[in-house]
Amino acid sequence: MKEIFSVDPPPVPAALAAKVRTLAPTMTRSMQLVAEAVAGDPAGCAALTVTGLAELTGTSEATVVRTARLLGYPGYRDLRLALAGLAAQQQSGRAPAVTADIAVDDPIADVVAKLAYDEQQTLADTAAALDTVQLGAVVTAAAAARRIDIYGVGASALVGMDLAQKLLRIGLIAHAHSDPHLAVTNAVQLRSGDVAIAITHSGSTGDVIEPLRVAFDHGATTVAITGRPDGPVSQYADHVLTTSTARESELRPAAMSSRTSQLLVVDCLFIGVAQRTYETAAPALSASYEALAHRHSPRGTGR
Amino acid sequence: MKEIFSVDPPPVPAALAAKVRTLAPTMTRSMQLVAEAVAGDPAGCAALTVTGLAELTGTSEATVVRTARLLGYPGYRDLRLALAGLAAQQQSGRAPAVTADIAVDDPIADVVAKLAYDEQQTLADTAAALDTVQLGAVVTAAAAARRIDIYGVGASALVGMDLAQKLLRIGLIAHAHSDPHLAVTNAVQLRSGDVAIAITHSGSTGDVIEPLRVAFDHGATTVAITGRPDGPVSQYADHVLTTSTARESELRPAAMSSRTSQLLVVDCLFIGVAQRTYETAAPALSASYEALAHRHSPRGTGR
DNA sequence: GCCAAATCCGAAAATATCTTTCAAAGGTGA
DNA sequence: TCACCTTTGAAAGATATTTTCGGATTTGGC
Repeated sequence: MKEIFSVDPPPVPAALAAKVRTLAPTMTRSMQLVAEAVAGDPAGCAALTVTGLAELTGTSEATVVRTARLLGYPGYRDLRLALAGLAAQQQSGRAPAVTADIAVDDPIADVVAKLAYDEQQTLADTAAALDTVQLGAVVTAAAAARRIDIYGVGASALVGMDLAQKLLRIGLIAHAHSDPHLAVTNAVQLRSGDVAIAITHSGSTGDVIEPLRVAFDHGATTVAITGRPDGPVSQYADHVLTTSTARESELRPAAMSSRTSQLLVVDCLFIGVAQRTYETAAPALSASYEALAHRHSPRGTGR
Repeated sequence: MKEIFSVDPPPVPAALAAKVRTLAPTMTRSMQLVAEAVAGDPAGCAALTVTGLAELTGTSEATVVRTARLLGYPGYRDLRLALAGLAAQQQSGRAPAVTADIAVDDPIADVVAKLAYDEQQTLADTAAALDTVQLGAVVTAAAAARRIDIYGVGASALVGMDLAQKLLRIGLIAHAHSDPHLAVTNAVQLRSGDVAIAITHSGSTGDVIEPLRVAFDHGATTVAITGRPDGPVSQYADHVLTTSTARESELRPAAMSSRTSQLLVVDCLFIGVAQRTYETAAPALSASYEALAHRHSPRGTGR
């Protein structure tokens, strides 16, 4: 009973590339070799048997099977099927070329195109990898919560604020904390039925883990939104929502794509909650629209 | 050496349904059963083993293999791979169809798909519509600015903060103001060579226009990031960067897609500035990475 | 209508592929 | 340096696929 760590139910083909990136850091050297081969040439690998892939990567059958397991499939056979699916998809999808990294001397138009493409990719990966069962559970908990506390520092703080802003608009009691001390102070107030959400890309940001731990200890329903579902933060999380990890470059810090991914998750969460609480959410939304109307110049529609 | 009659070289997955129809008349009764099952539910059949498919169709393994051969594959294994590919294709082919609005009773998985799709659309629209000449001018001004002030309230405030955070990290003096009074107070300090950026989706948010006007009057280079380039805010803007306006629905407030669009613009701006100031930006970036390292738990790779 | 020849079909053997086990190699901290 | 834990691959074990082969069914001729 040693190798049962991946319990994710849906090994969707599209999510594979994203999953490889997410899990790569936790893999052992030989497993990374296999994962790379698989992510790099899905079509080619789909044509190989376990033995073939083991030889290609210079590893053993056992390692190949282990990698398949880690990626969320019951065995190599299923990974192979997913690979075939992925290959067929990108065959028909034919990615629009601009996959290169952003360089220092790229003209501004290229920057725009590459950045937009990368973020689109990040969105697709995130959506494909998102565990909707977990998300559903979080939505249920949040919709019924007495109050919702959100922890995030740095770039993640903004995501937290965004979520808090939106939840407030539909009548829920939500607060985002970016000050670790205040976060802990507030976490102490939480109890069963409340929800605490920690947002951290690295999964190991102490300033965010600490308040989540306190909330967890006080019986609140805890949620981690992280790019490292195996990181320390998950220890204290009843539910883990995984954001995708895109390759980063010198000019494109990880914070950028992780933010995109986090925002999508947070938006989904928000919409889910809004659905559940539609009776109260809808009037609250229109009320806040009206309240803001007068802050815009009368000629709101422009010329 | 009895059953080699099919010599077609490429058993392309997409052509499978057609092939089944073409060959159906030449097939024997049991083979037709198998072929039908395969053509009718590729995804389902891809999940079955030879034995499983044989049972499902009430035939034998041998027949299944024979059918696979007839369809042009070396054996059942390969048919199965093709089936998985086909399933993935029609799966992804169906995805772009989720253009419908998000409804109150949409299952959570649909919400995720629709939202991700919409945001991808927004990104593509924004990138296509973005005026790179204007953007280039803004980049030039920002890279050389003595200081950069950013105005935004509500959801746009977060975008402003995001930009300020990032610019600070590469050594520029940037401040985001969401308090209108403080914003105006600070705008008074600006002078020629400084840059003021107003972010407003509606283009008519008084609280943001006012500080921009002050900055404009004091000779600063002013920029408007707005979804309404013809709105009042542009009056006081030397450069206007247009964000895209996606349709919104009751459950999906405009703030959501405008935020995505604004973030892309702001990211492009950031990268542009980072390119121009690469000499100082690169060391500043790595310095901030290192400074943060100790805030993460040492056991980064988790359990 | 009856028989023989050809064809079709599935059970089970043979083979290939995948999975598990186990012990050795390699690394890590005391 | 040693003991312990992790990682790894060889080989045994389990499944899945392919082939074989004889019985069942159909077809065509008389």
